[in-house]
Amino acid sequence: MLSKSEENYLKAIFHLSIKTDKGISTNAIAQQLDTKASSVTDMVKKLAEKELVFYKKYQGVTLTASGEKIAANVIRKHRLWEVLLVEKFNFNWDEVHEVAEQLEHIHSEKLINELDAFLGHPKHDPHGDPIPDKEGNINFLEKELLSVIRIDKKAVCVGVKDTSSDFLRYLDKQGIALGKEITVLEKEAFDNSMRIQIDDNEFTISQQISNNIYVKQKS
Amino acid sequence: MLSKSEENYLKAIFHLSIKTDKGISTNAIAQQLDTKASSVTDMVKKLAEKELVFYKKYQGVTLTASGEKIAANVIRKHRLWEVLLVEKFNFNWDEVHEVAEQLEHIHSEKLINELDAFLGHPKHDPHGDPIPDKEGNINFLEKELLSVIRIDKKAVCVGVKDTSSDFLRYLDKQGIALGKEITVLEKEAFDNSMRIQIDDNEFTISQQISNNIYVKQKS
DNA sequence: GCTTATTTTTAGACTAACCTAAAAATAAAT
DNA sequence: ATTTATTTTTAGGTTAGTCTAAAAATAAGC
Repeated sequence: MLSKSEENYLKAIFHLSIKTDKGISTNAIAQQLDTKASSVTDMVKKLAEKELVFYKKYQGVTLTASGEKIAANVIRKHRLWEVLLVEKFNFNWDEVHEVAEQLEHIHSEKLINELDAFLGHPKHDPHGDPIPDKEGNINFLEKELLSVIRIDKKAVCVGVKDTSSDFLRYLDKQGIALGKEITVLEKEAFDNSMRIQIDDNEFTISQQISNNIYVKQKS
Repeated sequence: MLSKSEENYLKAIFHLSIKTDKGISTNAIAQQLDTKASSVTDMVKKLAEKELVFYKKYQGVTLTASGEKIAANVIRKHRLWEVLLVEKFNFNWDEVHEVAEQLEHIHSEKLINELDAFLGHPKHDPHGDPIPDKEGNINFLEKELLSVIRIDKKAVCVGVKDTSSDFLRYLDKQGIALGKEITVLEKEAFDNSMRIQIDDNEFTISQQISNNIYVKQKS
């Protein structure tokens, strides 16, 4: 059974691997986990011994099949717990992360299967991110940033890029949430701000905002 | 914030303190936690530094007020999680312990308050043991062993002494569960076995069994 | 009350996971 | 292509929690 620390390393490598096919650098992992590069080197060697990552000195690391499966499973647990916290335990979507970071390391297959069933086999967590299945398969859905949507088009909010408390609370205040339909009314070429409509409210958001909201355009 | 290990020591001392007013011996703690006496001495010194236990060399330890509160809170979390596992997640009462041992160390006050509310503020865990309140107060209810109940008296099952899987599975098989009414029909002086009735079934149990079932006699 | 047995503590060592500082390898720049 | 900057690794050290083995204190036996 892997330690909390080992699981966190695999998870970090998994997340960093989504955006690239190259090996993940020691520094990138260190930054992700808020630790030092030398610590990463140590741990990566240990994970390589256990055949959870491929590692050649100075060349970065990639996950093996079994490493990837374990990482996906940790993420599965994290996201299922997030759903429980938000849907049953009255957590706001900016409060869940810290607790889910702890809960994701609970070891019990029965527990996670029952949790999944209890929640009705959800497909996405409260931030719109896909929940991997038992085998570790994960559905990266096609999504776009709100900032690229054209005027007069409608789109549904499916996720967020920034997950900071400040940002999530801003969204709550504005009535922006997963599943909400957003209509793009106007775009200002000067600063790339846009005027949008949600429910019956119209208001303006900066590019900072529209660059951090994922949507799926309505066909 | 205390480590998992520190919390486990406090919990062990709490449990051992229930049966006695004297200081808890190093060996007793070592046995409870399946570790060595020398490890206990080290940890007890650390807990004494933090003023969570009173400790004088060779004299055993007792919990301070704050140590007791923390211990009760860990037990509160353990038992609330057990209720969730049994009532919502289809765990049998012999399957919960291992997972609850992990869950009891999750740190989040909001989480445990919400869990408590979600479960309807239960007073007892699935084994009939009382759940401490937020302040760490715990209700030791007056209960007796089934073995001391007189012939023709009725009693309600309120807990178990032995919590081994073997025993709990035996109880399930016989239809003995919390809240069930048990009538004592006969007692055999030779081996102290007793004939009892539950629902409409009559059967005989050995003293081994009746010595491990807690009941509250019906007035 | 003295000897023996048991319990508890000390001393020293181990592992996992981290750290700092220096050395080595790779990448960038002129 | 050689120098400079950056990244990565090594070497050695720290802390928490554990261990074994020996020493010290307490308890038990007669």
